Amino acid sequence: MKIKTRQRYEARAKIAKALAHPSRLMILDALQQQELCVCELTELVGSDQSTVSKHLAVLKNTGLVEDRKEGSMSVYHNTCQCLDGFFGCMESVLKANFKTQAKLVASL
Amino acid sequence: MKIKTRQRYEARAKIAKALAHPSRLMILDALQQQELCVCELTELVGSDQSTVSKHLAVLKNTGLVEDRKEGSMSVYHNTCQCLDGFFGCMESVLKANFKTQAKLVASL
DNA sequence: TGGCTATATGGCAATTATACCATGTATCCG
DNA sequence: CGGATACATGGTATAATTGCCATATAGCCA
Repeated sequence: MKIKTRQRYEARAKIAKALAHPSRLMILDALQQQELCVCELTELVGSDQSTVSKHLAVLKNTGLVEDRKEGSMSVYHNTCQCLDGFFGCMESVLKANFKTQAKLVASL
Repeated sequence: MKIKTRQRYEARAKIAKALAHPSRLMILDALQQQELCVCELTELVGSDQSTVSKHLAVLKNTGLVEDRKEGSMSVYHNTCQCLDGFFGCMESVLKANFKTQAKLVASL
């Protein structure tokens, strides 16, 4: 049971790890709106095409996105609708941190 | 504006990075129920005390937990209530992945 | 004070992540 | 066919993460 629990946390951590890069978050955010091909995502992110391709491989391997061949292009889309919850929580943490900072500044 | 956006994604990634370790997820999960001191968390996680202390420092630095001195102990608690959303989303991704696997297996 | 318990931190070795270049593969078009 | 476009992958250098040991710091208590 203890082992099962640990494996569960490792599985979750793998997902969190996939989210733990600004470029990948940017990609997921963009794919929330519409599906996009690699070249569009490459332009969006502003890194080398091979770099973006590897980021996409990470997301795909984690099950966060899927791809579809359309001619010579690969079109990616998000698999889950729950990312808004992720982002919302992140924002609330950031907001809370900001308030904490503000209090510190105000107390000077 | 583009810069601001990038910084926003970097800030989010920092949070995701803090979540991207099984031990830290375990800690956060435990702290959802009740506040706990370092020695309790150390026993829970099963790593060296210094290791757990560093994990807690990461979580604290990210604003995900806060600590309180109680005698010679440090008692930690979560700062945000939204982690359930995180975990729920993770679980739904895992479940979706499992279904995908099941389909693959069934098609053999 | 001296020793014990509870945490935090510095240091270091090993693992992992990241980015870009070069190159491979596949599709499309003339 | 041959060239161009769109992606993916191997190689590799650099940076970041992780874990434990040793050690520092601080509160507690006799």
